[in-house]
Amino acid sequence: MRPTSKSEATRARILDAALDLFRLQGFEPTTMRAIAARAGVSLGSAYYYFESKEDLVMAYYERAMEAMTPRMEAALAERAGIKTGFEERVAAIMAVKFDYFRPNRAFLGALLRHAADPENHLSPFSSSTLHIRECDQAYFARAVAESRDVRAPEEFVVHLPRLLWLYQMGLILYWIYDRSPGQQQTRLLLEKSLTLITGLLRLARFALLKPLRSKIVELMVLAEGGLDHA
Amino acid sequence: MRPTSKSEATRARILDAALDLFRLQGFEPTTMRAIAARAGVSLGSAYYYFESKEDLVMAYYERAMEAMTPRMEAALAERAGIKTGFEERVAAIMAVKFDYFRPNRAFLGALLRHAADPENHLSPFSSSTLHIRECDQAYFARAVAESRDVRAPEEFVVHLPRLLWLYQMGLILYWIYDRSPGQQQTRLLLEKSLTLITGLLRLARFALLKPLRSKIVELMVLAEGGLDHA
DNA sequence: GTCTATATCGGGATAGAC
DNA sequence: GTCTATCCCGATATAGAC
Repeated sequence: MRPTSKSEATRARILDAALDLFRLQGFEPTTMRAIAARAGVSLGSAYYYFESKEDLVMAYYERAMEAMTPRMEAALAERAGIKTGFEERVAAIMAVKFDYFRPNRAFLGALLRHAADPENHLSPFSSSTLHIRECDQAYFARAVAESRDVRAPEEFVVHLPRLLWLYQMGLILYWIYDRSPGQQQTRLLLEKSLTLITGLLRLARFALLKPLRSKIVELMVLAEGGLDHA
Repeated sequence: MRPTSKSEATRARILDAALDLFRLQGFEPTTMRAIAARAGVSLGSAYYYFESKEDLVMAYYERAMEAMTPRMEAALAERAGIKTGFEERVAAIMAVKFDYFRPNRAFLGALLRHAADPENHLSPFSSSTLHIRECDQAYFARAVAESRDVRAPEEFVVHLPRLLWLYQMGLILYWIYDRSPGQQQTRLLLEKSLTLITGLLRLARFALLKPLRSKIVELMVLAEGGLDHA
């Protein structure tokens, strides 16, 4: 007997069936009955394993994070050298994300549609997704810490992972809306915006900009403080 | 007989009932049956006037825009003088918005939850809400055009209304999540960020920053182009 | 055109038997 | 853990009152 119990296998089968159907016909048109049928279980069983249809999405998020962890590690390890720049590291992180989510891009919109609902635990800002958020931010923290070509101002360093995470969320949102062939538009936007960000971080070190920097930090502290209780 | 026909009155009564219930118990728990009952009409009537429960939200958006138009006009007219600054004008626009939406802040999250779903016509980025978006952007365009204290670089001017609209969406999102008493945190964030934006716009005029400016404009053109087909 | 009453369906979610 | 039966509600449809 494998270490995965029969129950875990059933759970995985249901999730697989759900993702297949979401991919094939989208999130909303897919019924829990169809998911259960495809997984070869009863409707009740499906609900035994997943509290709700949205819970399947949450499970997908978690599975995605687990699946991406080794890829992220590999991507960063490959670029551990002193010669690799900040831009390349961040681009590598984003590439892992986009590659993983690409097959499900069409229904990712349905998954992220709760972004603006603070009550919903599926929101990327909710406390339920805190763990995922922290993981993601840790990758960006590494990208900042390990890059030698961009020395962000000391005061910025603590905030950069969160800011980059927010930037990433924006890019993903743009990507979901992007109907250009192969989402070429998003790729362009990623490249250009990353170059700009890198340039701004370099510029930010000039002593002349110290007062401006202080104001920005002040703003970031304020903004982050307000979301603590969310 | 008043100019508003009986039919319009019924429609308004149903929408009022819906908004009352949304305020009292939230969007999801409120049933169409309850809305119809509160409005004193049959379920069929409710569906006669509103295609779906979400259609009620759309109607609320439209009502909100109509109701805010005179307030926006007044707010800008009051500040038509040459002495009024850019910051004050933008702050006034935001104040009208926040004041209007305040009573429904608790369930605005539910209304905006489709923001990330490109297929959904309720999304603030969808073509169904294009008219509302354009109206909002026109106010920001006026704020930019009528203010003499901030002369944004020529190349920026076309993009500023859109950027400010996006900024506004971000602030509203923050406000929805803001659980500080009286949403004091959002007010602070608005003030500080507006001051920063104003400062940046002034700074942007320096000739030295011309290449940076070009890159930013390039990025804005790219980003806006990609959303045309959304 | 405006509205009621009522029946029906599809699908998310639950209860309880086994 | 799994299934069947059931409930609730959004949405549709229809027949008819006024």
